[in-house]
Amino acid sequence: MGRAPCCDKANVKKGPWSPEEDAKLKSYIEEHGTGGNWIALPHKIGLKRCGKSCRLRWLNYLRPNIKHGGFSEEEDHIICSLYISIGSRWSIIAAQLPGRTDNDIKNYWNTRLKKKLLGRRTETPSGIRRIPADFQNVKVVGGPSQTLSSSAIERLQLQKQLQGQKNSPFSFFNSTALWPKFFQTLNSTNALAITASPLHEPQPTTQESSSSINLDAELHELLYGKGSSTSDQMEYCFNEMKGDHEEGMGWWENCAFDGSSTASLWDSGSALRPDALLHSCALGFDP
DNA sequence: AAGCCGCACAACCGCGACAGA
DNA sequence: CTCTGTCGCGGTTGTGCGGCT
Repeated sequence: MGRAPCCDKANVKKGPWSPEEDAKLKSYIEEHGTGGNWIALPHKIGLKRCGKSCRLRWLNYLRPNIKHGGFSEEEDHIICSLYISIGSRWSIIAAQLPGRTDNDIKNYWNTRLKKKLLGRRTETPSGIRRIPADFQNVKVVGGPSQTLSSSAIERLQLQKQLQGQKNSPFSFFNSTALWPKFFQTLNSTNALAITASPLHEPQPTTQESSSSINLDAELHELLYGKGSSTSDQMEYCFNEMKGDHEEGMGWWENCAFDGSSTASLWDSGSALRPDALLHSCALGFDP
């Protein structure tokens, strides 16, 4: 038995929204709010639409202060940096870009930004360490045979590529002198290893994600050499920031994010890693 | 002018998480 | 504890448009 549909598929309209439908939805929500129930909302206002469709339409197009297109260079950097750090968590990335929606960013990334950045690979200056060709067949020690996800490979490629570019906004990661003081209190070698571990996943909750930790550790070693695993330092770094470390928090609060974005980063703290935090911090850091 | 193709964007779908009964 | 309904997310598909042949 499959999942019950969220609405009567036969009686809902699909496809593009008409201006009349938009107007109906917009005026109702502006006046009454969503009422905390999207499924019931279309019935209330006489729209033959699925509640989920209404929610999407409101969030992506009708709510106030939505920006479309025209992504700035700075936004590109933010998207790219966060993508490297946390992958395709579009809602978290969107939370750092006021006025942008996860759908917009996802589309922008998939259709343009990815090509723009990864398309540069052929222009990568010589001497930059390339991703080994056999990454796709990396085996997990003591775990099931497993390959890297295409997203992980993509992130790895981006990370290595951008780290090597002179005057890249990401050259930040190669110079500990440019880091916030808080991070400089860590041993610089260890701290560098923290930033250089783009694929380290959050605490595992299942056997499967436990395997991905092993996989990432091995990958990390492959890229950065033996003994560079710094899970202890990562944990220290994360706990320090979490634990209201005076200097770290002080800096954090002064970074370029507004209050709500900062809160949203902390709210999702369990999903973010120290390296992700550092990447994110870098975005607001102006040396 | 017509057909084809690729791109960009809007919208849909299915699933996991979560809250409340 | 289980079930049910809803939300939110990320992946995928559909569609329109412009450029090219």
